[in-house]
Amino acid sequence: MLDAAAIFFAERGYHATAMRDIARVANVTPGAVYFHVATKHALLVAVYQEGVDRIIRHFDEAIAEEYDPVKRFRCAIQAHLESILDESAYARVIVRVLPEDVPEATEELKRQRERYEERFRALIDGLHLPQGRNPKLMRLLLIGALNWTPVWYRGSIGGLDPVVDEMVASFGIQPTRRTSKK
Amino acid sequence: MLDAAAIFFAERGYHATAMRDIARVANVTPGAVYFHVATKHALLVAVYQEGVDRIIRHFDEAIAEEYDPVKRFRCAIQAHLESILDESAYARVIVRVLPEDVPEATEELKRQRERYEERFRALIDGLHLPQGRNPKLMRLLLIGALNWTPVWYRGSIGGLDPVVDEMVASFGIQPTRRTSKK
DNA sequence: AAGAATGCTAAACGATCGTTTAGTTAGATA
DNA sequence: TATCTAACTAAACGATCGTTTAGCATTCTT
Repeated sequence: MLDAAAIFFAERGYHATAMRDIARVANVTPGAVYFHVATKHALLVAVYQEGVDRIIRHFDEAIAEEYDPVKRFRCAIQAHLESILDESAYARVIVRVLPEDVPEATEELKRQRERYEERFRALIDGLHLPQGRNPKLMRLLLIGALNWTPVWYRGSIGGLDPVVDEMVASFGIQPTRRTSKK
Repeated sequence: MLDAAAIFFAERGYHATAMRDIARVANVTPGAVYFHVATKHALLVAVYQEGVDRIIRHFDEAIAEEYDPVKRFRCAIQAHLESILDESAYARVIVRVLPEDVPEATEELKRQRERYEERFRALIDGLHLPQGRNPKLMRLLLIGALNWTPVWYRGSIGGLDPVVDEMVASFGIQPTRRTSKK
């Protein structure tokens, strides 16, 4: 039932999804849904939480075996893209449904989001940026570029690798080759 | 009346906006709205079109007097951010409401969007990227980073300039000379 | 075996949605 | 002045929304 909710929230967004839609796909009656959750936005929070849990798990596993900050950076980007483009709908809900979309749950959704984005903060603090770069802004721009991918990515360009490459080429530190310190 | 619609669509999104909301803010009756537009999604299309017109106008004016590709790049980024963060609600609708949100208008909305993003294609073709960079992917990532800013930008960090700087530092070509900014 | 708790169905609640309809007003036109 | 038209109001339409209620079946507890 959470699965059905995740799919609809991820695909159509919060307001375009009816409780009846979710119930129908889950093969139950609308009333049955309300036996498990109190309100629609509580259902969203449950899905959101599961989504953050999953994307965090995937993120942590991806960088667990890497100790070079630059490689960790790359792995994290790849893991994030896998989560929101390939994997289950849960992670995509986090990107699709903005906290402000649901006033009754805004604060809770922000808190959940923060739980994950905190990881990016630590990751970026790990790499030492060229001077003049602002780590906070860079993080926000990176997350933006990442989270916008569901808008255009259709899976047919040759997999995720080219996207990861371009992402690293833009935001990552220039590979040691060819860049002399100015 | 278009103004009221733009504000609501930009602020709450399409599905969370009721025709009655728009009518009330425009100081008319719901019926009056339907004297001017046939359906809700036709109203959105009208707002979208006006939004694209405005952001294109602002974009073109910003780069009109610049001939150096790198400076044009910077001006364009700044103009885009001004449009969706500072200026009227029309441009923000383009970023907030995705074509897929409104199945009845998806194709038309995509067409309008394309009308603007085409400008970015030309702009990026203007700069010659380091080899290994993919202009199409870079454009998509840049637009993502740009269009995600309304999610986090709250206007108090010190204006748009630091954001523009960071955006250029990530996506722009590295300036050949020593960084002599300010 | 008896009762309580669990997970559900069938049906409905009032509210709100996008939209329509019939009638009214104000200004331009003849 | 009489007529026409553009722009609106007041009121309602059916549909759908989130949610509630009453009751039925199954399982667990004692």
